[in-house]
Amino acid sequence: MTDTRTLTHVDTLRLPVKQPFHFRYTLWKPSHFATGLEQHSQQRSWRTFRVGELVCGVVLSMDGSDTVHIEVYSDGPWQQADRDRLSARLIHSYGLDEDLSAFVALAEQVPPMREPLTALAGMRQSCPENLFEIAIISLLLQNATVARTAQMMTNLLDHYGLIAEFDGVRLKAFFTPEEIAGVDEATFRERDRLGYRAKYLGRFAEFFTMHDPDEADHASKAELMTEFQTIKGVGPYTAAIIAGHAVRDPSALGLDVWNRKLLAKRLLDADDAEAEVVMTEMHRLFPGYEGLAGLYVIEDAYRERAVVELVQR
DNA sequence: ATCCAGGTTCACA
DNA sequence: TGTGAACATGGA
Repeated sequence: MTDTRTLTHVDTLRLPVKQPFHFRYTLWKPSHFATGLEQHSQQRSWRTFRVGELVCGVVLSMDGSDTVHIEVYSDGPWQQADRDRLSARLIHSYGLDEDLSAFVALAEQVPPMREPLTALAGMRQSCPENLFEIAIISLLLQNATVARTAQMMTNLLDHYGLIAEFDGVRLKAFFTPEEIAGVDEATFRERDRLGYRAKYLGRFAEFFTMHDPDEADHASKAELMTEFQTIKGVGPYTAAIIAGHAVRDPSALGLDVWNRKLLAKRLLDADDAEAEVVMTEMHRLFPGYEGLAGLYVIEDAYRERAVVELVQR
């Protein structure tokens, strides 16, 4: 059924990180739902990536306190260009070279942030997904429970993605825009149970076939948000997820009913509040870092009860 | 059964 | 510019 690739060891990378760096909470987010694309233990993380034509599997761990050690597995010939591309992707995905000090200085002034800042010190945004992949995930999150989002995600990955085996783990890997370009709306609807979202997936594939999803360089963040929202199915929320996660704009915050309630509780001492009220408060407290601040609040809320627990090993 | 999920589009004031 | 319905599906 699903294409299974056995990956072989092709490289070892050592990437420096800017301090402070919290390895565990950067690569593994307690609030993230299960996708099968990654796995984490206390000391190690496994994850798949599509790098050009290749399927990659990586095993990440810390080498001392300021170097991330990465064993790389692949299903084909590995060239210097692939090494460079994967290195850049990893540094970007986990913000290894980012400086958090300005955000921390700001957040330290906000009492409800004290606990998250202490518990998660050195945590960065994580987004191993590229623009296309994160766009799909946020599309599936729209107006659906997480259980249903996970179900749709499973369907898509099982039907169009593949399985990668490496270092004793078996993980799913994403499909590329080209790989779903020929799938019609009815198939997404009936076979993958996407409901009304079925009509948007083709638009996404089309857009990212024209715009390389690994290319996150754009003139301005505002321009990018506007450009993404020209894709049918991408509204303010999805565009903000893309900007905040894949483009790593620390000010981008996509409010949904889930984080809106969480932020209202933590920052306004209310069970819920109008989106505009929450957003205004985020702007007031964390100008320029609304999204990153939201991330700290959310992950802290899930710290004691992670959606996907760590595995042994 | 009815409501509503980690929203967006489209029609119509 | 601003509101309200419709959109698929499945669990509570």
